[in-house]
Amino acid sequence: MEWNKPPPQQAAHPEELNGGGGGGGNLNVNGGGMFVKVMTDEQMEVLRKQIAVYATICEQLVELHKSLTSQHDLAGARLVNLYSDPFVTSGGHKITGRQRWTPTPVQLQILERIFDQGNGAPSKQKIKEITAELCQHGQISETNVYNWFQNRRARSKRKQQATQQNHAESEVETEVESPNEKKTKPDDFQTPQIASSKPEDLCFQNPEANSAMHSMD
Amino acid sequence: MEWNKPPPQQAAHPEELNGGGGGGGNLNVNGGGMFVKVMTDEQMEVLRKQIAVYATICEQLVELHKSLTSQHDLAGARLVNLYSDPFVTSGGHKITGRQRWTPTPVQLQILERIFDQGNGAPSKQKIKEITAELCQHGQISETNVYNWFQNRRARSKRKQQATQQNHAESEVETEVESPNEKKTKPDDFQTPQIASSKPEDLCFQNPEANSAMHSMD
DNA sequence: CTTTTATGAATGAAGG
DNA sequence: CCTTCATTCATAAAAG
Repeated sequence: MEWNKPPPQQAAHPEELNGGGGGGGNLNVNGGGMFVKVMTDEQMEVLRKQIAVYATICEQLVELHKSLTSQHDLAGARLVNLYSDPFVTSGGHKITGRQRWTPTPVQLQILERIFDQGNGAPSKQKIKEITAELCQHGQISETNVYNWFQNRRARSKRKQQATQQNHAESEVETEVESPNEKKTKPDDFQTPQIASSKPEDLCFQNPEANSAMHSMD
Repeated sequence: MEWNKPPPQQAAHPEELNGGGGGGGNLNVNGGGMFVKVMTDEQMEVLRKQIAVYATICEQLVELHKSLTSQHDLAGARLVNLYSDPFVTSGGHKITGRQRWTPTPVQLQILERIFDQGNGAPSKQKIKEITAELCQHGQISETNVYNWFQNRRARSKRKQQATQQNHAESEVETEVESPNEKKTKPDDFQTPQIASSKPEDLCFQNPEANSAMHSMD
């Protein structure tokens, strides 16, 4: 989840904006003097996830149903009716849209340059500075910068590893982990397939549905 | 559906943003030239309906399933397979064992609930209990639980910091000292069934959500 | 428009 | 507790 919320960084009139950026549904006044409710990114995210709960449950139930009724397509038809809600079906493929920061060419150039200067692992303070500079070329947050370097480092590294595939074969390439593993790794996971064995694993927050699930046990 | 996309300020053409379904969202520009997301009453109503749709679908599917499984006992097994196999369900890539634990939706939900109950820093004993409970819903170890709380706490904190970072860069570095105001709850548009009381009371995110929505087209 | 790729972001785990 | 890393997820952009 995003601990990164593009904050109103260059607000010319902060007092008019989402108060404090602290999140929370607010009543704001826009330019026209009209009152509107404002939804913060956090709220959006929470909502998205809550909806995702239902989406997940629905998908699993639908899949289950498909497998159960592969002979007769009755269930399919019934499901279609259920999904006739205009909001769901009217061209909206995505319930929620998450937007992500996309660096402008200028920003990217600057970032690349800094990255090439070698100083890996920019400190907090360094990130602040960089962010401040990049901010002049488009909206950006410190988190964006942090992530960028994080990804850049990781992918640079990975690419390098992939490059040296020449002589790696002869080395001790044991697929399994060394027997005397030091790290207290969680007790070795069993086969991925194993797991819970009860239908009520379907997670419902809806009391009614929940009881329904239980009776399915 | 997509409400107003936030600030793709590098190429934002507001007229292309409001693509979404039933909504009548606004992309407002205030005096400072900043974009804010707003939600109208109409949108809220639509959202409420959408969530309600899921609740209904789930209930009906559950009922459907119930009646079907009363005749076919093997259905229960299938449900388990469908649901509890996070490895297969996420995109259908390699079935080869994964190294890192991935909480199932149920587990996550439980964890979140416990986390929200406030008692930070679960004791060793507490972790044991939690692990025991979560074990009923999928493979897990105490280390996993411990790490989860560790990460959850740290990231919650960081997120809060990022959120309240609403000062322009021209300001002197004043250490954050504002009252730790809890994020306020969005106006209660959430359906009672799945409502959570706080934004950070997040449910779970599931990669299947998208495909679920897709398959329902 | 559909598929593929590139990459921003999320997160479990390790280290200090 | 904090930061860092590795891996994975999701999506904007590019390719077909």
